[in-house]
Amino acid sequence: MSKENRAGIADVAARAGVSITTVSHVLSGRRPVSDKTKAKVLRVVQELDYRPDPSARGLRTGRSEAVALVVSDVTNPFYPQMAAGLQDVLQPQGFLISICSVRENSEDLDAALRHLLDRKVDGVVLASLTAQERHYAAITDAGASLVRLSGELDPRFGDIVRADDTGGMADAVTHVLERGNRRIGFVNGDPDTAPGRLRLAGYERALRDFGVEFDESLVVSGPFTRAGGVEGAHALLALDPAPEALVCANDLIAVGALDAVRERGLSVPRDVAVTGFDDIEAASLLSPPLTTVHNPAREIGRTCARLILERLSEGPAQGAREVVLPQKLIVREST
Amino acid sequence: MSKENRAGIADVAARAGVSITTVSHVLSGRRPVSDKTKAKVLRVVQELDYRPDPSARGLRTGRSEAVALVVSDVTNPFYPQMAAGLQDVLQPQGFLISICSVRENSEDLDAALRHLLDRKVDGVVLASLTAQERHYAAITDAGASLVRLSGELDPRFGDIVRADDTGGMADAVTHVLERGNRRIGFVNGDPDTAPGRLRLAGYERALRDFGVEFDESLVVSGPFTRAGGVEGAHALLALDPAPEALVCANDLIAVGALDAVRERGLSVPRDVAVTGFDDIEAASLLSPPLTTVHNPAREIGRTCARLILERLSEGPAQGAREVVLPQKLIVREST
DNA sequence: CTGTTAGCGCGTTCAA
DNA sequence: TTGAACGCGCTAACAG
Repeated sequence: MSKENRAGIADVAARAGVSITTVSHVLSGRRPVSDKTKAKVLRVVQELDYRPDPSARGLRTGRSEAVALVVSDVTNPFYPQMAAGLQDVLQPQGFLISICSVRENSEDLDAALRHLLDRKVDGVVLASLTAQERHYAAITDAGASLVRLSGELDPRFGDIVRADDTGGMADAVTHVLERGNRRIGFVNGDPDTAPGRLRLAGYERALRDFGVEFDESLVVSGPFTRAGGVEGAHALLALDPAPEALVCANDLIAVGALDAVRERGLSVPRDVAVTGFDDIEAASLLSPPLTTVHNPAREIGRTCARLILERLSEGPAQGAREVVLPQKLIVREST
Repeated sequence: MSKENRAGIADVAARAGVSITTVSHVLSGRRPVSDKTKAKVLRVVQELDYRPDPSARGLRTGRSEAVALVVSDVTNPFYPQMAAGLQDVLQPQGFLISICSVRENSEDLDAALRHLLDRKVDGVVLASLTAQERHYAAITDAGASLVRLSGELDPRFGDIVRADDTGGMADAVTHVLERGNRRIGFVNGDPDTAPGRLRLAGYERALRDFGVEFDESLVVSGPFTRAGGVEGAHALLALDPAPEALVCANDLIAVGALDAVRERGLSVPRDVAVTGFDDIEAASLLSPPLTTVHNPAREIGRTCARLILERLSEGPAQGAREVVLPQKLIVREST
């Protein structure tokens, strides 16, 4: 039984010959302490391996040095990547990161937020798609910093961090144009979703900037799935003349496009170039490895963390900020 | 400013006309309370939307209703899957799950565990490969439950949960045998690692059980990578007669094997069958979709959670348990 | 079956 | 520049 009771602030004070108050202030720096006693206290803190009890501190301060990441599905590889970014920044500062996966319905989210806010998390990164205003309000009302990954900017409801879907897609299309292709098909996902809309906009913008005229018949839509990609690609490849490249709205669609190209006995990239979007793990494992646009999930996580830290130190007085991070084109062998 | 102060236990007591103690015991059930007062208290709890403050409770009890998952790389898709399993079981019980990613060096792990134990986590699921005995001891000494994913069972150091690598590989080999193949190559990863050893054992066992004699020349080793798979597969396919199937020690190796088969102008599965192990996301996206063995990560997570809950309620008196979960063969189109 | 009381370990007034 | 003393909100002896 190694039951050696952990040292408390009182032990430190006694051993250093000062009051509890002084120890507290040495550690928090919230009031001047003479260099001499400060040194002595710090030495004793070392000797006793003293660390303040987070529960006791939380009880007094209402803070917890913890940040929560609320997602709709931990299993989506985007989120762990974000979590890694949060850790990069927050772990060294002594913050704890809790990941909270919530089914996409608002009662679950209500419950999860209650739990988290009861525990006095200092910040919440909200990646749940079904979040409502009342959820935002619950978080900020509880005094926690909020960062969202989508939605409208509102000074009451924290900051927003997101990636530049339009710009990323424009880069992909530009790349394909620079490879000499002009007749470029676009296999979109659901055009009523934000990614569908923004990525299509990127496609159009790149064509315009390159002086290539937009041809409506080269754009097809479907679900963001492999099957959607197969169908969309077949439709475009049946055109006469067939497109020289298929730009896909996500990697799953691109996988399907690859299937379709193969089914027609054509070769990638010789006969037709294919690009994806997202850079899922599989992208580099396909044959040929897929040229795609990498969603900077980790960098998004880091940015969220920094915004939270800023709010924590500057107080809640400032307005809302929106940070848009560039997507990065990854050129592999499918173009 | 919706600053309405949260209701405390005292408010509940006052409104219900009982003592604070009684409220506490109604909620904890740790001593009998008359049905009448119990009902009244519960009603007031509802009305005031009272929830005990976790910090205050933690300060008193030394517990936190939180469990930590310590991993070496959040980004490895196995861990989020495990985390989801933990959530499945722990979230409904009101537990918070913290994921903690630690670089594979022991000082980082020391620091992370200190933080977690300071916060009085009730349990730790330790998936870090470099954990030492002193880390196990730190956890159990702090009174937290420990579950590990590998290593030797030791009554002092909590329970172990893992998947049956040997059985899973035996299933894969048996499946290939049942398809009529007899000359089966095995592309292993590093045979000095636990997976390398256990999976090779599964290969040998399946052959033996099927009455096929083991042929050493059909086994090659290399790294657990795509490149390793390319090289190993080429070596085996150069044999005369060539193997009818390539069983690979993980999916990355299988991707490489697929490359090699293609490079030789052969077709999968017509000329040669290929299997993987792990069932990474990419497995189903390859062409052909890969037959592989699914690591029951989520079920592992659930099991860890259950073991922790059991220890929490039964006290630390019991001995250590080891739970081995079956791997599941996923038959796709590469066989 | 119920209430009174004493801390848990810290941060923070207030006083010196 | 320093201390003494109070209380954050709760649980667990210890009475009754």
